[in-house]
Amino acid sequence: MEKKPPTIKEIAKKLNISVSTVSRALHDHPSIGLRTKMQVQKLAAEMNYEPNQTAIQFKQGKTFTIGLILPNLMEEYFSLAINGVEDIAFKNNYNVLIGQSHDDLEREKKIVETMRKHRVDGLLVSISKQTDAIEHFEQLDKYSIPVVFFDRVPNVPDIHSVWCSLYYSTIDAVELLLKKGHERIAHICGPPSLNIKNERLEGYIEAHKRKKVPVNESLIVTTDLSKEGTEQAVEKLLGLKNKPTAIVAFNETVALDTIQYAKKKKLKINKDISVVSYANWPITSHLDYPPIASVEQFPYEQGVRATELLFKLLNTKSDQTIPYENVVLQSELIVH
Amino acid sequence: MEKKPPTIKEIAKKLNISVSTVSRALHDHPSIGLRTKMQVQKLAAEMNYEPNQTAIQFKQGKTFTIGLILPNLMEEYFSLAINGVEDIAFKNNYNVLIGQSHDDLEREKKIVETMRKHRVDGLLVSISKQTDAIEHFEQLDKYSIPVVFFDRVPNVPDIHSVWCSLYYSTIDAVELLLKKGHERIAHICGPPSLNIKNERLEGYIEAHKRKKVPVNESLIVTTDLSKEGTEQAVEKLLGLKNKPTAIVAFNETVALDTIQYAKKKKLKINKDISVVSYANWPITSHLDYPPIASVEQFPYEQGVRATELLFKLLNTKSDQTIPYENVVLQSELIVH
DNA sequence: CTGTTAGCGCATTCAA
DNA sequence: TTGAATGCGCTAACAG
Repeated sequence: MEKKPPTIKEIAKKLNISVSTVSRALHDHPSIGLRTKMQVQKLAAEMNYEPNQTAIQFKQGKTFTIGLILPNLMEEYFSLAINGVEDIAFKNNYNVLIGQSHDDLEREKKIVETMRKHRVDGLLVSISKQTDAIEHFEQLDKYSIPVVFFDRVPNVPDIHSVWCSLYYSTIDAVELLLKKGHERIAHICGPPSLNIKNERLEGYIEAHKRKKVPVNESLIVTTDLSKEGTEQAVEKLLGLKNKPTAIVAFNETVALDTIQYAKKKKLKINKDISVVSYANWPITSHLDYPPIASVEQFPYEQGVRATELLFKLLNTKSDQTIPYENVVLQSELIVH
Repeated sequence: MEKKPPTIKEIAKKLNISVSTVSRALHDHPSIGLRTKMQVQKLAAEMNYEPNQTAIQFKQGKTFTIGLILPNLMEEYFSLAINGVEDIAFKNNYNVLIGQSHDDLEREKKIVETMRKHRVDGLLVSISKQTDAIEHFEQLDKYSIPVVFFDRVPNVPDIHSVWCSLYYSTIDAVELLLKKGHERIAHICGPPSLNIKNERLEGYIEAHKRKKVPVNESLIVTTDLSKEGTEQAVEKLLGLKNKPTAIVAFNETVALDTIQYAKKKKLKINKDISVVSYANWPITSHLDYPPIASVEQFPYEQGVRATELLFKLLNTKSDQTIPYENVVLQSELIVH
């Protein structure tokens, strides 16, 4: 009924040769007679032989599995990144173990533990909102498990990372708005933990500088990313004597919440107020008043680059030191 | 530099006892002296001993990993289902290997192969649009890998499955529309491959029957789920002499495409035409004209139930036969 | 209560 | 070119 899968031992017995010969034949080892090799491979195929991965993993001390830790899968951004990761992993005959931190630090730590225990060969991480220290990742060094951070990268030295710079396209975005005649452009920042490198704000300021438009501090507000937080931020902006006519929102969710709230306050979107956002969700095409432009961050590409970097680390002899590598992609402004 | 993790052997040596005693002590085996047990556990803790999973997997012939094959991660529906799966798997100290078929049959087959080779203990599957035969899954029986289908379940006997019935809530939906005074209610069906059990249509018809409203065949159209396909379907409806005043759309995407197209054709949503859809995306709250009601299918719950069923199968001795189990949840109509 | 031993499937070193 | 022997870390059957 439930027949056990064939092993090299059985092949060896049927052919009256030794297991090592079978093993070598199966691996195209140079020092094997063509005849025997053919014989072995033929029989192996007939018997539907398949190497027992668990045995190999055990023997080699490797699992051919990489861990991928993400805040969540719900954000389209991360779903796309996964595809990039999977594609590269697949090419290298690796599996991907996925864990969601749900932006919870404790959960993130737990996932790291689980993955370590399961002996993943390497780790790709986009950190949670709460993650302000990375000891739980540094610890992996002791186990020789390389870590590559991507997208949401911790602000510490001596790590491998891949991320997408928002600086230039934020400049593009603000310049676009200025060119369209907007004189008071607001910016809704995210929470400090995700803003260590506040490229959005830097770009926002730089664009003003370039166009010689003074930056009005009261037009810069903050949200914790919750709907309420965003509404309060927008509230603040709309309460100003000189209301802004455009808003650069931290991300797509904030942009949508902003638009929704502005509408509730009887503002005409794209007339009284325009919105620019980050990321670039397909769903926006179904909105009556989508953001007028979005900053594309190329999640798939980031996933690919991060995974490639990880494999580079995996394929490096452990006695070599590898310089920390930090790949920075450039985002792009998409005008809708 | 890179110290190898400690093993039970080392613990044994340090304590001058045998490895089996250590093994048993670590497992709280009843026949171990309290003294030795304490000693062992203390030292193990000090040495940061951690069992080598790969060794255990090898020895036990189990990987403590289940495979989860989905059409994609982009649909919120599946992301939520994953959470249910993960939660249960986590509780059982299992890992989850995720694969996306991208609704491509060949890719689905490939994923099944990869997962089998990696010796997953069991498989959870929501089949691709293209999947019209399930030999590649039945084949797993030979390897004693149980399979539980969920949500998108193939229409064949002798499988384990968990899905959510849409029949009654479709009746609710149509009755709601009828009660609101709609006399011509259209239904946009999905492609035949996903419609083997066409519960939506059955519910649609039953509701008409109950309310003694004749079913008008020309109000029943079909889309292949592409935007174009949906537009053609809507086109057909809008070209009728007696246009419908309400549409029951196959799913959320179809609903959104329908709404978009209707707007383009200058129809006032919720006035000239109302839309009901399946699934229940959070994003709809950002739409100016969301569907007036949606059928909730409880993806998280489905994930949980499917995984629980799988563990039931995994925990059954292989010499027992288990009757095929088919869990049917009931969807619910959410009126917005 | 504890120790001895065998073996899971494979790659690999050493010997022939 | 091939075979014999070893060991990866752990569990469990068997023996004391």
